[in-house]
Amino acid sequence: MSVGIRHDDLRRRNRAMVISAVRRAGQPSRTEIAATTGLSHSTISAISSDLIGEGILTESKASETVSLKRGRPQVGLSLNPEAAAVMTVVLSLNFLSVAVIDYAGQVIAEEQRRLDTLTMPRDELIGECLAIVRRRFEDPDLNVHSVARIAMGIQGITDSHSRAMLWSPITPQTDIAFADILEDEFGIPATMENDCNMMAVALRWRDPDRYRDDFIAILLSHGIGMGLVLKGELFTGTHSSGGELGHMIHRPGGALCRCGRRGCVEAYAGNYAIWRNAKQMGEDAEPVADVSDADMRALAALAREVDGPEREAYRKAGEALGFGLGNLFALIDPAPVAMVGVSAAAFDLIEPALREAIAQTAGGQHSKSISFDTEPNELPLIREGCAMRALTFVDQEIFAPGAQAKPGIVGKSVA
Amino acid sequence: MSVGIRHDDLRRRNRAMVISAVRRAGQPSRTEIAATTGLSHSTISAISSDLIGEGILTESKASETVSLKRGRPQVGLSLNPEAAAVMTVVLSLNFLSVAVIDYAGQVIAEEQRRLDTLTMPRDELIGECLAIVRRRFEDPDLNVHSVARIAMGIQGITDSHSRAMLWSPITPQTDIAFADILEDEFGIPATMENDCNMMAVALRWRDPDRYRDDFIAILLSHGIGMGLVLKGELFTGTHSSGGELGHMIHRPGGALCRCGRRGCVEAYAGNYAIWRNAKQMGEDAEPVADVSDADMRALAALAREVDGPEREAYRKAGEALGFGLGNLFALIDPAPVAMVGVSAAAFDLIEPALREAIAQTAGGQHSKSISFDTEPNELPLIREGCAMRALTFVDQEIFAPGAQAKPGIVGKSVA
DNA sequence: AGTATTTTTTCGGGGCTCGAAAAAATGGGG
DNA sequence: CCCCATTTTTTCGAGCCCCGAAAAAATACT
Repeated sequence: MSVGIRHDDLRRRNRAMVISAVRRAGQPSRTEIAATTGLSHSTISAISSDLIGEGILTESKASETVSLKRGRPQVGLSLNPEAAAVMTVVLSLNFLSVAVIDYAGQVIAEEQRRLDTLTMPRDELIGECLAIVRRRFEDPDLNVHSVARIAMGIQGITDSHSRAMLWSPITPQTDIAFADILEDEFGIPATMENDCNMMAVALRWRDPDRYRDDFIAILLSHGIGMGLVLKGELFTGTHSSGGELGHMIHRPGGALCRCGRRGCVEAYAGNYAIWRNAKQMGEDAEPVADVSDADMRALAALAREVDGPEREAYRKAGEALGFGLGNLFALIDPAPVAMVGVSAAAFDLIEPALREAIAQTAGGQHSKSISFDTEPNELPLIREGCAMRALTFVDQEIFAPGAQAKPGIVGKSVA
Repeated sequence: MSVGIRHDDLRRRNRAMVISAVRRAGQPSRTEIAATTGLSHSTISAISSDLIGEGILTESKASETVSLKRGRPQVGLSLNPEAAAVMTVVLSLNFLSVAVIDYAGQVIAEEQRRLDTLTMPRDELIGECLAIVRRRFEDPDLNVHSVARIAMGIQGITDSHSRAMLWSPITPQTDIAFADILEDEFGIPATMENDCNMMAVALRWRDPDRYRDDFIAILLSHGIGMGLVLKGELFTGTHSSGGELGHMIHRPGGALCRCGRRGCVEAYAGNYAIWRNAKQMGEDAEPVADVSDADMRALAALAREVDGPEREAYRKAGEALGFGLGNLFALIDPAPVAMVGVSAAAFDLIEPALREAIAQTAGGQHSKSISFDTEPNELPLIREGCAMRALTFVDQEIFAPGAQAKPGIVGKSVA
């Protein structure tokens, strides 16, 4: 209950809801929209008529498949792909990619590029990001004016308002306000999103049955990241993107973590930690800079074959993840988990110790019912998440604009 | 964006907001309400006229103090104490209390009672709760029909819908649907709330400057509990009340906890754990049933005097709490903390080790800026929280009723 | 071709909020 | 003591928005 509902907000919200219903359902008829939104047929008729007139929706002589029903056939409504476009920029270790996506969600252009993020100076890193975006704008096939939003995703910690990267493992640079930089350069609203949060957003669109209101996406890669959806909303910290599962302390004073602290979950379960344990280098050994995906796959294969230090390394990773998850479950209760990233492909080596550890925690009372799913490739998820994030912004802020909900003075009611 | 906004909802929401503004401000004029809610003067005039007509608000020839301004004097609006009443029931270890509170928030009747919760059979425990409530209803001074809501608070885990106690340290009984039991018996809507959540609600009303959108209330008592407010809303788990800071694992395989597991924060920081360490009983010693508050105060006094095992026990408690809080901060970022309960009075003994531990965690980057406040007495807070909870329900559901927001089919937008 | 069925649009009614103007209530000054 | 300036509150007409019912449209079935 932040602030009074003005009369104009009403139409704005209902417009946004119709758009959202279409984006979700794909090609719903007006009647279907009325059913899912709870609004009357007349209202849906009026709003969709407006939206079609504005070029946001199109009538798509739908359901050619279904002609077996009597009565006037339904007219499917769909998003007009040309209504707008958005751009996604994903920056990860030594890798930068950009994509242009139409309003209906189809990729219409993309470019990928290798670069040495770890050693690049600040200006060069920013420059590369701007350059790759600029090249898209110079593409004669692309209608520049149609790009309505840029969503950038990065491995690392961002601020809770999606404006800046605060810290990232892919570069020694800190506090780069990418969102502002992109906005200043191109004059288009932009956001800076955390990679794991975007994974969660994408999973929700991909499989809304499994990933609905409460679930967890965990990135098992060089580091350990997490995206959390609780009560249907993306969870962020009070200042940062939050959800740093990888840096919860598993063993006080324990193994040396990449972050400089000791005993973090990541110091047992990150690729570098699994590598370090498999090579029996000791817990104080400086984390290696990067272990290739191929090396990790070879390690996993070896661990499956022989019961040696490699298998033990995965066991320790599972234990650390299990206690970390168990501590998380103590706070939020158990929820479905998606394991993403190269080590998710080795989840068979991780799972036994993980479940054993969870069973020793408060969240483990129903440990057998906690379900895990795996997805080895994180980059497509991150891009999809950024795309949906940007498109949803266009849906809500551009195509359903209105008196902005000012920060409430009354404040939400907590009692 | 759960479901379409019907036209009738509009007035309902704005009514609720006016009531909320009055409850918050105490005696605001119509003009003030218009300012805080952002609604127009005409709308506020119409709504408050309705509310006065219905006996919910009263005009209170306000501000007799301020007659120095020119112009028509403001008329203060205040809650009509007789508009309704609510009842709070607080069940804690060996102690049961009930209070009747008028619509303006004043206590108009109360009763307290000692009882042996640990050994009582299920029916007797329920019976005592019903009996103490029934006696309030038989009070000839009380207008029975005015009681519109009962909020019961209990030490222990409740379900996320505030219907049942799932588990509690004060009784071996589990899964008692107190909310349903009270509703069935008295025909009045009831909820079953977690004690620490109610502490958080009360703190927010007591000191909204310090405890606004993000803060943590920690109960340091026989066990360790937590109430969490994030982004202005009470945080609960997906199934239970959640927030079990006390049962996050501090040291895998460590000290024996009351819950039967090993290494929980509580197994180092609960009263019984401090006692056990102070008496050098070993970490495997069975947790004692109850340590009196007087014993704990004596222990703290001794620890302040001599650098012996007592002081070390508090140090260990601080360390466990510090790592627990640090892990929490890794997820949500730092936030102001209120320490409540008998051991909050010994926070001077706990704080150094706590800060040292936090500094070793991801959340500890700004550990010096994390502020702690202490409040030794939890029971008044729990009762106040229950009262506000119940009153807010009356504000929103009874005095601003309307088409219930059905569970949305469309679902909230996460992207 | 006519009828049944289903979807979509149209139309009138009722509510709600808003802005502007009027009314109400008080202090200050001549 | 009266009148004006000032501030708060109410009144009133206009403009939107949503809803329900009925009409219109579009197709399958007979």
